[in-house]
Amino acid sequence: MPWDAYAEAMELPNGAIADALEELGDLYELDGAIVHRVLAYRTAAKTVREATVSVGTLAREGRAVALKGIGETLQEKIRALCETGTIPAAEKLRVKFPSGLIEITRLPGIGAKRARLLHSALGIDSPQALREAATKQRVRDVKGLGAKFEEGVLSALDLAAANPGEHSRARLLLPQALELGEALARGLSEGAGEGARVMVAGSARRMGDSVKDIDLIAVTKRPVALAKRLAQLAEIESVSSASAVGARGRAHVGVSVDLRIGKPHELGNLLQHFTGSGRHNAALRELAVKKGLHVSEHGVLSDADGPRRTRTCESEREVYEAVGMTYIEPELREDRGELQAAIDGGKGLPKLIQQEDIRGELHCHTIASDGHNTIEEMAVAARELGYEYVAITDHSATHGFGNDVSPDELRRQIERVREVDARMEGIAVKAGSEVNILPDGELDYEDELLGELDWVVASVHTAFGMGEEAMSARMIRAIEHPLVDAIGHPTGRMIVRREPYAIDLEAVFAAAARTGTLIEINANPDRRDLSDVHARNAAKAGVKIVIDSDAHKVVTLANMRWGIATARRAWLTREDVANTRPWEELVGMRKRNRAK
DNA sequence: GCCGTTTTCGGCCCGACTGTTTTCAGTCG
Repeated sequence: MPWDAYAEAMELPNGAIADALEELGDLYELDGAIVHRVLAYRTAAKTVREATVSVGTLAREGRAVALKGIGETLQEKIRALCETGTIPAAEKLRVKFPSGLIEITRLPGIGAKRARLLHSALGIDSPQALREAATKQRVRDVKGLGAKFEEGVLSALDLAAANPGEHSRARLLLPQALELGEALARGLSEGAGEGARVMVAGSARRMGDSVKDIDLIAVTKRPVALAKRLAQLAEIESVSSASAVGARGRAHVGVSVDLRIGKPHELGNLLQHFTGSGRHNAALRELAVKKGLHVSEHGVLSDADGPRRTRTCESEREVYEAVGMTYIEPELREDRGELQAAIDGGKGLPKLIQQEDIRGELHCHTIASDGHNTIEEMAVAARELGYEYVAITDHSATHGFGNDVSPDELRRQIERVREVDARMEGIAVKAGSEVNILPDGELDYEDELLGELDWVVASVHTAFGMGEEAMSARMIRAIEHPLVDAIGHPTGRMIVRREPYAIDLEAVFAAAARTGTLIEINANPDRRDLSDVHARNAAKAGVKIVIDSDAHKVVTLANMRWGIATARRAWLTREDVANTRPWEELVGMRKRNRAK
């Protein structure tokens, strides 16, 4: 394909549009725009980043205004960006504010106002220029700034220089974040006295993919002693402040730790506030204001009662009920429609899937490929988790990482599975495979062999960079294969480490819904693929989901937990997930049986 | 710039901390 045609066929990625909107928001902020306008750009950027369809295409068709936070103005700007590669307003502002100035606003303690002040007073236009001015002690002479600020600037610059690439700032995957948070909570609880409680809040409690800060809340009658204890914990590197209301520090793994302390009767308010998300809380407060209520970490204030009558809540449920809502599970608190759903008796809220709903594991590996345990060991472990069935799905012939399983080897593996199944009590062991989807969409076993299997997962493991159109066609071809039961880790992303490959998920979901092919939430905490947002869209499109651990040894069968977390964040119920069903019912859902 | 069971115009959350101030602005979560 000639480049022009190629470029025309490709739409600007949502991530690039979101970056451009964020930059424009930053520029407007430097230009002194009111905060709400700046916020509008940031909200829109987040919406675009989370969108599962091409926002560029939507904007061209005039449908982007249906997205939350995007109106006519932003739609027009997105359209200009897609068609010309730039937004005129951004071009104009870039002349006024060099990109180095935006970099400066990333430093802690410096926002748009101070950056603009430094720019106008001292002509500072980059971190380098800022360092020079601060070193020469010229910053302290600017009206409104001082010596302390100047020192802070230098140490912030040093810190940024010591950790090049601000994006590499430590983020913990959820399991490590929860482990750290729970260890800290235990450490703080010990000896904290009767009635004291310490809990993990923040994005770790919401079970997000990764976590930037550990948020802890505590209620106790001896707050100062508890705050001081933070510095003594083995996981803590340093503590910058500690008082009766909380403490802040840094863990050795490089994430900051924020502890807030309150009184036992306000536990609900504290926990609700510090669980967030920030956007959920902001939206909650906005809705509350319309009813004359003011929500904060200290309680709920009513205009009717006057300013001195703050109502405190011991439980989060009371907080939500105080503003006329039903309780909202932490996993849903992302301002993705949960607040509206919680009004009106909570009829719009889903009954979220739970770990206990899962009846079987449908994707795991053994020593036949790159796993560490035998069929029997995996089956025993699955039975101990309370499962009714487990499908052994080793990699296929061309995998290339572990031991490839040749067709003859797969036939022997099927026999071994049958043999284990025959003597195993309490769990059904099924013969399966995780078959490669080759670049052309073909599978690497013959249909005749695939037909002997009880369960077929098809996954992409190679040629990630082939482009959206080809990758989508490749995936859809596998989805249309009559013997493919499920698609494994559909986007190939690795949280923090690797972006998903380019793929038209809308088309993929439509094909899966049409053919009755299941789509996986891979529960490996590195993957969690589909993501929460994608899984929700898949279910909305009528796709049935399967949650798999992709375990390579017995202990990682427990990774199912992280897949459940993603499913809950995706608003999924037991009905949305296929492996909440007994094996017989699950088999009836497979397309090879549906077709008959 | 967005948005509407109070509005198509005029609203648009809440509080802590810090440093610079003589009562507050800026930043952060």
